Amino acid sequence: MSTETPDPPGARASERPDGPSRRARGRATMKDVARLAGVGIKTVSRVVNREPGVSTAMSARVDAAVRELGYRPDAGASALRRADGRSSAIGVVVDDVANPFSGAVLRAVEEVAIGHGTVVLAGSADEDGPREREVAQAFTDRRVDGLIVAPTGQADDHLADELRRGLPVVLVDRDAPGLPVDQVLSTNELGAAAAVTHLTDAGHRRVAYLGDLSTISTARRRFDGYRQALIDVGLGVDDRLVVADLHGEASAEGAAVHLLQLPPEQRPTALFCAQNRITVGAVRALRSLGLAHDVAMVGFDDFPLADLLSPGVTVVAQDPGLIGTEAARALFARIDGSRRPPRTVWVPTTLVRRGSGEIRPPQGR
Amino acid sequence: MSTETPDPPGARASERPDGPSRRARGRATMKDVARLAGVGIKTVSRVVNREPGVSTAMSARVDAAVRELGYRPDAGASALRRADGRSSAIGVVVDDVANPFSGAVLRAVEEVAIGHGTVVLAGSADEDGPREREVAQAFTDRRVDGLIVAPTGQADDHLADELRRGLPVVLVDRDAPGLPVDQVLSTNELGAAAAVTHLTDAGHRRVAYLGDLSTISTARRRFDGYRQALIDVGLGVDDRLVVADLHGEASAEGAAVHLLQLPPEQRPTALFCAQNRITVGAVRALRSLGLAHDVAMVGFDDFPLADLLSPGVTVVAQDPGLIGTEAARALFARIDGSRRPPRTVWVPTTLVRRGSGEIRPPQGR
DNA sequence: CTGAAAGCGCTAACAA
DNA sequence: TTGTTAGCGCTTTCAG
Repeated sequence: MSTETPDPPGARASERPDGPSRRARGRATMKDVARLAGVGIKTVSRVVNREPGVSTAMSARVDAAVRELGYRPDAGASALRRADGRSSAIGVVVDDVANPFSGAVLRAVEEVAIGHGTVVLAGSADEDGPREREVAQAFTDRRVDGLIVAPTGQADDHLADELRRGLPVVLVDRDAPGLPVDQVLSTNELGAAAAVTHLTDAGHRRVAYLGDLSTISTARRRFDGYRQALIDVGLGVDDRLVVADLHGEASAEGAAVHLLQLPPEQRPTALFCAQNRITVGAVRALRSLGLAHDVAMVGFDDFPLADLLSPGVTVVAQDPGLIGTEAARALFARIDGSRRPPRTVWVPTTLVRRGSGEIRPPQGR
Repeated sequence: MSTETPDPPGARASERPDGPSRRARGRATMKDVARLAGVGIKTVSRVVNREPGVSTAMSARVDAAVRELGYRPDAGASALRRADGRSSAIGVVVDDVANPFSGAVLRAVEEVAIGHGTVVLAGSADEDGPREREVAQAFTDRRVDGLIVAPTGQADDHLADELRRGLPVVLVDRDAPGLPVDQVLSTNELGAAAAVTHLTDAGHRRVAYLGDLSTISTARRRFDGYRQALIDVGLGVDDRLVVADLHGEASAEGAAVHLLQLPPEQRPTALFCAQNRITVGAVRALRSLGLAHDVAMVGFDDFPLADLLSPGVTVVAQDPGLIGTEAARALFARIDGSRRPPRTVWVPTTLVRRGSGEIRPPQGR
C-alpha cells in the first residue's frame, strides 16, 4: 500500500494511464481498449461493430487490444445510445416453461432468435392474468425488442397497451379477438371437429367432451369444433356429456370417472379430451375402471409416449415447433419494420391413429 | 403538416416544453415525468425507487405524473449508472429447454428469480460446447448478474473465465471437477448403484448398461455407480454388456435390440438405462422383441407416463424442481455478496418401483 | 480515415 | 427536502 505512489488529487482511477478502468464489474471497456491500442474510442467502436472505413492497420491494432483485454461490448449501453434503441432481446411468455408444449415453442423461438443475434427472456404466466402482465412488464422494462405471448385471456388490456406504444407483439397458441396483432394458432376448431368426426364415423353417438378452463381461448375453439361436428352429423350436444373448466390431470380423472359411471343408456361410448393433461387424466380413469379397451378416446395435442400405452392414444397432434418458428419469424418481421396489417398464421393439426380412437361402440347400439 | 408551427432552428424535440420526449421508443422518460410534475429529475428517481426523504406532497405529484404518462423505468439505463451495476437478470443455460428435465429446472429457477425481482434469460446448449459458450457469452454481454449452467463438459474454460472475472456461477445437473464453483447435483453414483443393486438383489447376474455421451459428467458418474454396485456384490463388469455414448432414443433402441439378441448365455436378464431418452428407447426395443415382461429394466431419471406403461417403468427419480430451486438460491446468495467457499448441494434420488424393475431372472439361472 | 464532444436514461455525489 | 451536475459505456454527430 504505502509503497505505491498515491494518485494525485483529482485523478480518478479510470483515467490513470497505467491501468484499465475496472468499474464495469471486472470487464474492460471500450475506453480501455482505445487506450491500450493508442487510438480514439470511436475507432474501437467502428472496429467492434465492423463498420466500414477503418484502415487495416488500425483494425488489427484494435483487434489485438480487444483480445488482450478480453473485451466484450456492453449490449445494454449500446442499446441505450443507439438510434434504433434495440436491445437484441425478446420476451416469451408461455403458460409454463416446464410443460412440453410450451417448452417446444420456446425452443423453436430460441433457434430463430439466435439467428438474429437475439437472446430470449422466458417466463411462465401459469394461467394467471396478473402474473402474465407482471412478467410481460418485467420484460418490457428491460426494453425487449418484442414479445411473444400465449395469452391467459384474462389480461388482454396490457397487450393492447404495448401494441399502442408500438411494441412488436405476436400471440401464440391462443387468440385475443379484437386485438390488432399477429397470431400463430393451431387449427383448433378444425382439429377438434376432425377428432369428433373420426369417432362418429366409427359409429359413436354419445361422445363426451372434457375440456379445460373456458377462459382459455383454445378451450372455447375446441369446444366449438366438438359441437359443430356433432351437429353436422345430426347429433346434438348432450349437456350431460360435457365437462368444461377442468384444470390438471386429477380433476380430469375425476370427471371421466363420473361420466363412465353414468347409467348404461347415458354413458358415453367415446371421450374427446381437449387438452393433453386432460387426456392423461382420462387414461387413468379408463385404466382404473378397466375400460381402456372398451371406451374410445381421442385427445387434442400429442404427448410423449402416447404410442407406447395400450391401447395407443389417438390424438390430434399440434406442431409446437412450427408454431414457435412462425411466431418468431412474424415477430422479427415486425421488429425489422414491417407494417403489414396483422395476420393470423394457422398451423395445421394432424389426426394420429394409435388405437384408442379406433375402438368401436358396443354392438347393437 | 403545414399548419403546425415549425420548430425554431436548434430546438430539439426532446427539449420542447410542450411535449414529452419520445426518443425512448414511445415511452416516457424520467425527464418527462419531472417536467409534467414540475419537479427535478432526481425527485422522480427518489419516488420511483421508493427512497426515503421525499415529502408526501411531492411523492403524490410524481406518482400522478407517472400514471398519467404510463412511465416505466428503464432497467438497462438504471443498471448502467447504478453503483452495483446490477441488471436484475440472470442467465440459465440448460441442455434443451424443450426437454422435461431442463424445463422443470428452468421453471423452478424462474420462481426464485421472480421473488428477487429478476428476469431469466434462457438458452439451450444442445450438448454442444461452442454453443454453450456462445449462449453464455450472449448472456454476459447483457450483463446478467449471474449464470446457472448445465455444462456440456466440453467448454469448461469459459466458465473458469467468468468465475475469474467474479461473475456468480452455479452449475446444475453436471459437475465440472476442478472448478471452484457452487454445484447442485443429483446423487448420480448412489442412485445408479441403488438401481443396479435393486436388480442384483432380485437375482440378476447379467445387468447391461446403456448410457449416453461419456463427455457428460452424469453419464460417467452413473456408470461408476453401476460398476461399483456390481463389484460390491461380487460380480464384475462384463464389457459386452456395456454400451455407452448413445445419443437419443433411436440409438438406444438399436443398442438394446443388439444386446437382447445375444446368445442366451450372454444375454442380459436386466437393463440399467442411465438416461430417460435411453430408457424410452429400451422400452421400444423390449416391446418390439416381445420381452417387456421378461427382461427387467430400471431407468435413471423419471419421465411422464412411466407409470402408465405395462409394465410400469421402475426408475431412479431425480428432483429437477429442487435442483432448480437450490441452484437459484445458491446463485442469489452469491449475487448478494456471499464469499463462502464453493459448495456442492447433493439432491437425493428415489427408487420408484413400478414393475419393470421387479421382474425376476429366468428360473434356474 | 480518425477522433473529440454530446448525450441515451438513469443514479451518485454533492450543493442548496 | 430538493435540485444540479457529472458520468455509467456506448453511438451519434460533426469537425479535423
